Order: sequence, then structure tokens, then C-alpha cells
Amino acid sequence: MKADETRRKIVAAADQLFYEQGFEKASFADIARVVEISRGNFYYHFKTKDALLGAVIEHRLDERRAMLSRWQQQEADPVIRIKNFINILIANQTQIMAFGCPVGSLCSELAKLDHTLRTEAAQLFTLFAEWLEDQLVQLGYHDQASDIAMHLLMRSQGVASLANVFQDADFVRREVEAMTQWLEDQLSTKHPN
Amino acid sequence: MKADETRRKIVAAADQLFYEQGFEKASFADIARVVEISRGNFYYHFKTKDALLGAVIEHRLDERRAMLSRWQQQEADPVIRIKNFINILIANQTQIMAFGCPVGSLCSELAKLDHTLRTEAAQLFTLFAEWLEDQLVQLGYHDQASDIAMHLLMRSQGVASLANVFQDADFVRREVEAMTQWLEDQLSTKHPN
DNA sequence: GACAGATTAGGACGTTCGACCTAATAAATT
DNA sequence: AATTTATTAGGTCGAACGTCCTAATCTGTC
Repeated sequence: MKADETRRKIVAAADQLFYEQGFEKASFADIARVVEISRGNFYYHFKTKDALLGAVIEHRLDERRAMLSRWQQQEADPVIRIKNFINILIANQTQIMAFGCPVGSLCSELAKLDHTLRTEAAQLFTLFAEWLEDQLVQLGYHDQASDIAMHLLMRSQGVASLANVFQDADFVRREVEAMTQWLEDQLSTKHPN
Repeated sequence: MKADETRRKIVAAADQLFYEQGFEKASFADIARVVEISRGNFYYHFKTKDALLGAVIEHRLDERRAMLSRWQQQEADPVIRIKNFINILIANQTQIMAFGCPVGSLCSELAKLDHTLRTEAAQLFTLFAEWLEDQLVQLGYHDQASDIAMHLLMRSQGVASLANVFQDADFVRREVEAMTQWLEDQLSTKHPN
């Protein structure tokens, strides 16, 4: 089955180009150039551009699920796991400054396009929200777990947005530091309920 | 000069459609339908779509400058002025949940398009950043004023992003409350340097 | 080696878009 | 009223796009 390999390459290239240029601007011709196949070949693997987008979203979900379960295995402490999440902003700093958050910018674009797959893309957020909530539950939070998870997600998005606009690495560093500090303050000052 | 009126209508319609659909998706035909003029008429008022975008950005800058100077006149206390800024999230909640932040989503799109007017759009952020910084300086901050301003801007963006994705009015209310509380904590616990 | 199915290449079609042009009309000026 | 200028309408052009079709090529099986 060589088709699987080609399909994988198409999805990988589309993933990157959708990120760098946005879903609408990235064309079949662009992707074909990267994968080095003919334009017409797409129709064999994906009947429509929406189908390709669906595959890209699934791929992103898989990657992130894999990352999260890796963290689950490698780090026993939920606090460190959450810090791993925060540090994505540092690890992917260059890309985020250039193209924004891959999750947030896709959701934003699909919302404006009023696209069918808008809800599927939103699951990328839900994935992180629920995972963060789970970590916080493990830390003894219950009622607040969901709110704190959303707060962390919110700050990540805000930092990514401004990082993209202002291209300021120092700002990112400061906010990641502040975010980490805020988390520790939460854990130390407030007794989990 | 009836042309000024027509031009004003075009800019107003483009402003809204660029917000609702995004710059690329909103076409001359769409705008023409709203303004009720012919498509070809655009070329008389704006030679290119980029020129129209430039006018829209200028228009948005003007509107926001007007709003900020209104706040300057109506409120003597910089703290209340800053709270006005925070409360934009509540005042424009419906639109933000539907289409995101008009400033952030435009900057995000132009960044992906690698558009020439990207920096002009970023001035919309700079406008708020400098205004917030100014308020904080008036409150006695100096070294920290810029960082706090960026932090407030960051949280606004984050809240707007997630509001758009999750369409959760309660989340917005909670985060606005938390943001206001954070501001007051800053002002009360830390003596301005 | 012949055959069938899987995969790919390349071009054609219809649509949409921004851009551009020209003629018609409205407004202003003399 | 005549003439010029400002403004608008409507149509056309070329390019880009997603979609679709058909022929060619590759791959595995008997």
C-alpha cells in the first residue's frame, strides 16, 4: 500500500501549510509542490478540500493526544505536567511568533468561514482543557479544576496572539514566568477543595 | 461631494464584513451588495483591495482613538479607565463570541497572509498598549507599566479567543472578574515604584 | 508473462475573484 | 444653456481555485 505513504505525506504537508498560510490560502497546488505529486492526484486521496482538512484536524488531534500521554508516562507529578503545557510557548516560540498558535488560529479562521469542521477543530481545545482539568483534579481540585484549566488555556492563547503580533521573545518569557508563578501561587495559597 | 458619503459607506460595510468573514473571504461583490452600489464603482474610490483595507484600518484606528479620548474626558480616575478597557469584553460579548476580537483576528489573518499592511494593523494593538501604559504611569508605575499593559492586553486576547471557540458567556464573565481582581491586587499589594 | 486493481499524471471545466475599461449619468461651473 | 468634471453602472479580462475526468503507469497475484 503505497497510497498510505502518499496520504501521510499529503496530510503532513497540508498540516504545515494550513498552519503557515491558513486553510483558505493554502491551495492544492501549494501542497502538491511540497509533496511532489500532481494536483490531480489529490482527488484519489481526498475527494474535497474539506476532507483533507478533516484529516489534518484528526492528525493534529493524534499528535497532541500522543504528546499528552507521553507526559503522563514520563512525569508523575501533575504540577510538572502542567508546566510542560505552559512551556509549549517556549518550545514552539519561533513558530508561534511567526504563525501564531496552530490550534487557535485554525479555530479563529474556521469560525469566520463558518466552516462545518469548526466544531472538530474546537476539539483540539477541548482536548487540552480536559487534560488540564484532569491534572488539577489529581491535585485535589474539584469545583475549580475546570475554571483553572480554562484560565491556563486562555493565557496561552493570549500570549501566542501577542507574540505573533509583536514578535517579542522577552514578552513571551515574562508571561511564561508569570503563568508558572500564578500556578504555584494557586497551589500554595489556596487549599484545594 | 457625494463621493465622500459613498466612500464612507464602503469603508463602514467593509469594516463589518472584514470582521465577520475575514479580509480575504469578504469580496467586493459582498460589500457592493451591502452598500447597494455596483462592483465596478469600487475602482473609483479604491484602486485596490489593499487600499480599501488600509482605509478600514485607519477607520478602526480613528474609532478607537475617539473612544480612548472619550474615556480620558469622562473618567478622571485611571483605574476606572482601565476597567473600561477590561469591560469591552462584556460590552462586545455577543460580537466577540461570534467573530472574535476585531483587532486580534485581523492581525492574525494578515500575519498568515504575510500582508504588507500587517504592521499597520498591529498599530491597533500598539494604540491600546500605549494607552494602558499611560494610565499605569499616571498611577505611579514606571518600570512595570509596560509589562502590566501587555499583560492586560494579553488576557483580553486570550479571553476573546476562547470566547469565540467555546461560546461560553459565563467564562467571559468569570475572566473579566478575575482580570479586574488582578488589577486591584496589583494596585493594593504592590507599591508602585 | 498476463491480468486486474491500485495509484498517479495531467489536463479540462465551471466558478469566483480582483482588476480594469468604457460608456452613461449626475453634479458643478461658467 | 453649455461645458466640464465628478461619479456610477455594467461588462470584460486573466488568473487562481476546487473539482472532476481519463489515460497512463505501477504493483501485486495467478
